[in-house]
Amino acid sequence: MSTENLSETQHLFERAEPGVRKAHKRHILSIALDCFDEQGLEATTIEMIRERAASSIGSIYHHFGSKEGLVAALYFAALDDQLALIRPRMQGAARPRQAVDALVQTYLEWVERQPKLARFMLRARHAVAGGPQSETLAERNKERYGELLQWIQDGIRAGEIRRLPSETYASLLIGQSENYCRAWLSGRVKGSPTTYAEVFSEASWRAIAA
Amino acid sequence: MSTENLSETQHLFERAEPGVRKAHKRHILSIALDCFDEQGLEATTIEMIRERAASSIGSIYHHFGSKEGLVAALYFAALDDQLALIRPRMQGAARPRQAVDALVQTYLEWVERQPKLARFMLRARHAVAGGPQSETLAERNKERYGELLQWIQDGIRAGEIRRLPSETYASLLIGQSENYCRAWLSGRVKGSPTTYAEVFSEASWRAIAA
DNA sequence: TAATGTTCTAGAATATAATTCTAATTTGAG
DNA sequence: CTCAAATTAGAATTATATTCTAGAACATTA
Repeated sequence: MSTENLSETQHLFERAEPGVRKAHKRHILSIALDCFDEQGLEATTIEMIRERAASSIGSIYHHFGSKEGLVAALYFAALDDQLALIRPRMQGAARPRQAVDALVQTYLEWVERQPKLARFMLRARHAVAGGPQSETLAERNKERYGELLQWIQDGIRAGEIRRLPSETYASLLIGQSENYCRAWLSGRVKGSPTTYAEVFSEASWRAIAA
Repeated sequence: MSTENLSETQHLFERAEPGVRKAHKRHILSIALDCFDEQGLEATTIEMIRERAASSIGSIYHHFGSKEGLVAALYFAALDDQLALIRPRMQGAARPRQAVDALVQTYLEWVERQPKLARFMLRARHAVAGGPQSETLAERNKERYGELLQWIQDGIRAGEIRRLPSETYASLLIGQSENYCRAWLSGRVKGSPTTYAEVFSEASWRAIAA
């Protein structure tokens, strides 16, 4: 295998452990992302990935176990990338309203920065949720929304947020933005997500405001 | 093939042209829906569908052309079923606010009535949008939202709805509900969609209210 | 540094599933 | 009833995921 000729998106996975060999694993992930983005999950074959990554079937299966495993690994890498951007901004908020703005705006920003990862996450969600990694996914989502629920508690106590069924808050806050991003990523609408950051964060706030 | 022993969900596709032979086509769709719901799209094989439907490979390929074609046919049947419930209720509305309520409430109601179809639609969307039927899908979606945009125009003129980028309205109105239904259909939250109809229609209205 | 076990790479062989193809059967029009 | 078109059948083919075995690279320890 050659270490020259790395994919453009290779840098996305740098957070993983370092080392020459790990680099190859990351390279495969990166090439897989390109293939999935261009062809879709179904239409991308292991053989395609092997060829573009100048790797081998054996390597791919050694690292990921199966095509489904490769998809799951990429999904969690994407989730990490997203949370790495969002989490610090939410922690920097001073009031519930700012936390909501940070959540929405940073989410939109991430989608715009990483359209391939974002598109992949929306496409792969069901596969991962249905597969053997579903439990890991559930944990991750819980940790993802844990902090958000803290802010909501604070907001309710302060009389700024209305008391609603707790399982509805996540949808009320992110559903609109996610829906729009899905449309943008598939070309159905033209305006880039951050263009409408105001619109969406205002809508999210109104949805839960007292 | 036997015409006894029809699937429970067969009735869903009765709206298609009548006739003994068409019945078999509908029967295949119905069985396919059950398989997709139980196993997921990927894991369901044509052989499984053939067996449960007591049909043959030849018939399935004759009617649908490919697995992807079968998925697309089922998707459009599901879309029809959904619109058949939603459209009349929106037409019955007197004011923009009522139209929004009708849209949200009827959508939630449909999801609860047809969980298999709803789950399938959410899972299959990307496959259909990426496949050869993507154009048909785009047309359908346009007709789906056309009426909605009429109501919004009225609302803006009447000073009840604020003027926003037109491509954001659909997401602002249905994104939250869809996101919640997705979570409910995959078991991540417990409260049935209609339980929260008030919450979601209120949120949709607030999102666009002047 | 050499010995040795472990991880990784390779690609041929296998298994599984989608799709094609040809022939028989059923149906409906006239 | 006859014939053409539509439908049903399932065997053969093709495409793709996965397994398996062997060898190469690497790391650890004496």
